[in-house]
Amino acid sequence: MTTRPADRYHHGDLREALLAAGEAALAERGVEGFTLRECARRAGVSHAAPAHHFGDVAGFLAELAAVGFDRLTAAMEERRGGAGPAPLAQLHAIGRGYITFAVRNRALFQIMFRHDGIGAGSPSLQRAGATAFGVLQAAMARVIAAHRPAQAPLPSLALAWSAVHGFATLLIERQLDACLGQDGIQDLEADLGAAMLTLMTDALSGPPTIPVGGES
Amino acid sequence: MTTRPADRYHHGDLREALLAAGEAALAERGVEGFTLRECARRAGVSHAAPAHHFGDVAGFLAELAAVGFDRLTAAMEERRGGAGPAPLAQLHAIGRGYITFAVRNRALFQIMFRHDGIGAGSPSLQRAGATAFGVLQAAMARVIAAHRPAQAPLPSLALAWSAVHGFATLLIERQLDACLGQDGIQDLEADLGAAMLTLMTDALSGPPTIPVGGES
DNA sequence: TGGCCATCTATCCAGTGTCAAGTTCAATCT
DNA sequence: AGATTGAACTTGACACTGGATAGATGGCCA
Repeated sequence: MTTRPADRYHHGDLREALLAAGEAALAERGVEGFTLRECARRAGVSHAAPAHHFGDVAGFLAELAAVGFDRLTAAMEERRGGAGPAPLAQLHAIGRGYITFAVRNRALFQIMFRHDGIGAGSPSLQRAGATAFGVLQAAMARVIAAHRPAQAPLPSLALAWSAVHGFATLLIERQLDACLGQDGIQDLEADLGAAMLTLMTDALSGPPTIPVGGES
Repeated sequence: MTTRPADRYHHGDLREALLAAGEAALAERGVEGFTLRECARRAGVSHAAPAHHFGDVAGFLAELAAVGFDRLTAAMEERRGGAGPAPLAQLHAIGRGYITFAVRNRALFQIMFRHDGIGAGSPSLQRAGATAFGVLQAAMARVIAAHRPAQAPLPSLALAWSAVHGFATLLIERQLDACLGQDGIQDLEADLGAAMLTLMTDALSGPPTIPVGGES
């Protein structure tokens, strides 16, 4: 545990120690069991110390979420790097990285997307979030450039992101248990990847004109 | 507000009154601001009264989530009823109902899918959740029966559900604000619906090689 | 050396969930 | 009828939380 070095009055690097303690607490106790005071205990300081660095609990969670987004960015980039040069393959790899990150960092992933309860206006959080989003955006832009340069990227991006994020969320919240076979998420994830590729190519190949009876 | 009738010692229908108070509190204060004691205050009873009906706060939230799933089921069924006979159109309508419900009942929708923090093992919650899931499942089964009877339904279902749920979640957590134009979610939602239809047809018709045409 | 000021502690406060024990009340039993 | 049983609800307490404030500490620079 990252406790205070020796027993000096000043910790020296309390901010980082608190972030590490917070991440560990989050991983062990989950989001609901998260407590400012326990983070302080883990870091070996008084319970009022975190307020000096993060303001309140929402600010603390925002900073943790920013760390999470940085990790997510790194995870996605790493996957993309090992996926070869094809833009669609890279996008697929990024999606897998996204889902894997969510599964391995459940609680962290959860707070990253909790708009209330965390300080959503924090500059570092917004920067980290925008950077992570930029990875998706750039990958989608490359796919579009390779297949249909004139297409506006945002709807396709939102759709692809929705599918991946929804799958990760449902997986984490144990809603897909009924859909999963004995061999865990492997097969379903593979299906998702294949279908996502289908989705991408088709969404990019022109306006879908399938007749829908009824509304707009 | 549903306060105690007259000033009788026994409320008479405290359970329902607490559920109504809880739903109202959830809608006003949001998930983070939700408090057992405030629900009791709203219902005009003592702070320890809820425990008699729901055990603890997780049990209370589970019951509220069950109510939410019942509402979701009704909303989806209503949309489906007005969508005409075509299976794909019905599935699309159900997706729109899902998203609309999430937007209109933010906090309720959020607790419905919080696996920890709510009593996920509650029988009524599991029943209500399974019923709502059954609507999706049946709609997907009809689509599959109409297009490719031999296809296993679950992967397609998980994928479609992921896309819709992810879109609703990102929307609610204000993550799609950057993707949205001035006219709100209308256009993006329409795009999502159209792309989902493409996705469905393609995912059900084998390898992704259909050009867009007039097939229904 | 002396003062400044960020850092951290010590205390206090309002509020929360849960538990144990008491109070009220309706229905059932003899 | 009158006693009893048990569910519904209240009261009060406890341990805990996040937040605010005032004071202690000690590194750093003139």
